[in-house]
Amino acid sequence: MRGSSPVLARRKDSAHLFAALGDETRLLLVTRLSAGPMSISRLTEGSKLTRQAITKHLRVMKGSGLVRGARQGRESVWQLNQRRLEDARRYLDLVSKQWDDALGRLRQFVEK
Amino acid sequence: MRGSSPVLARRKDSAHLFAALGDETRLLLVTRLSAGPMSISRLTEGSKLTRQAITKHLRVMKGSGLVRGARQGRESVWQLNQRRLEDARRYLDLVSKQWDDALGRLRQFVEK
DNA sequence: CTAACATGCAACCTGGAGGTTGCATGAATA
DNA sequence: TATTCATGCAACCTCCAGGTTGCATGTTAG
Repeated sequence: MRGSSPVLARRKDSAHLFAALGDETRLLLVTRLSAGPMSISRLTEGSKLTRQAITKHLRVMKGSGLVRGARQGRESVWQLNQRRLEDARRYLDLVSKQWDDALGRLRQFVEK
Repeated sequence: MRGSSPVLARRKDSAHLFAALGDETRLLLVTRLSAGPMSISRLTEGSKLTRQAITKHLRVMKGSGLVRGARQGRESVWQLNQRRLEDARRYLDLVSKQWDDALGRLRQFVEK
C-alpha cells in the first residue's frame, strides 16, 4: 500500500456511496427495501414518480453497490446490500474518531 | 407526533445530510476538518480548486448542519459538527436493524 | 497610512441529475 | 394463442450543483 492511505483510497468510493444515500426518493427506497426484497412495480406503487424514475434511482444505487437486483420471471427484484451500509457507517466512525483525537489533543493543550 | 413517524420526519433531513457527504471534495474537507478547525484560505491550500469553490462547499455543508464557521478577525474559521456525524450513523443503524429483522423473519419462515 | 491578506458578492458557464413519454419485448395467464 | 403485465431502451427537457472570474470590503502588518 504505497502512496495512498486506505482512507484516501476510499474517499471517492465513500463519496459515491453517500451520494447514493443523499436523495430523498432513494432514501425512501432504502427504507422500503429494508423490509425485504421487492420488485420495481411494487416499489413504484404509491409513489408519485414514474416507474422509469424509480428504475433510474435503483440503478444509481446499484452503481454504488448499495443495492442489487435480479430478474425473477417477468419482474426484477431488488434488495439492500447491507455490507455497503456498514461501509458507510465505518467511514463515519473513522472521521468521528479523528475528531475525538483532535479534541483530546486540544484539551490536553489547554489544560497544560 | 401524529401522522408521521420519526423516521419519516427525518428522511428529508437525513437525505440532505448524506448529500452533503456525497461529494469527494466535501468529504476531503470533512477529513481535513476532523483534525481541527481551519480557515478558508488554509483549507484552500494544496487544493486544485478555487477558494470560492471551497467556500461554496463549506456553505453546502453548513446548510445540512455538518459544519459551522465563525469569523475570527479577518479570517473565517470552520469546524466539524460531530453531532451531525452521529445523526448520520444513527440513521444507518436504523436501516441496518430493520434489514436484520427482515432477514431474521425470512430465515424463520424458510426454516419452518 | 498603505499594502498585503482573507473574504464576500455576483454574474456567468456547463454538464449531468432527476423526470417524463412513447415504443419494443419477454413472461405469464385466461 | 391473444392479452395483459413487468420491464428495458432511448430521446428529450429543465434546472441546479459545481466551478470560475472580477471586483468590492473589512483586517492587519509595516
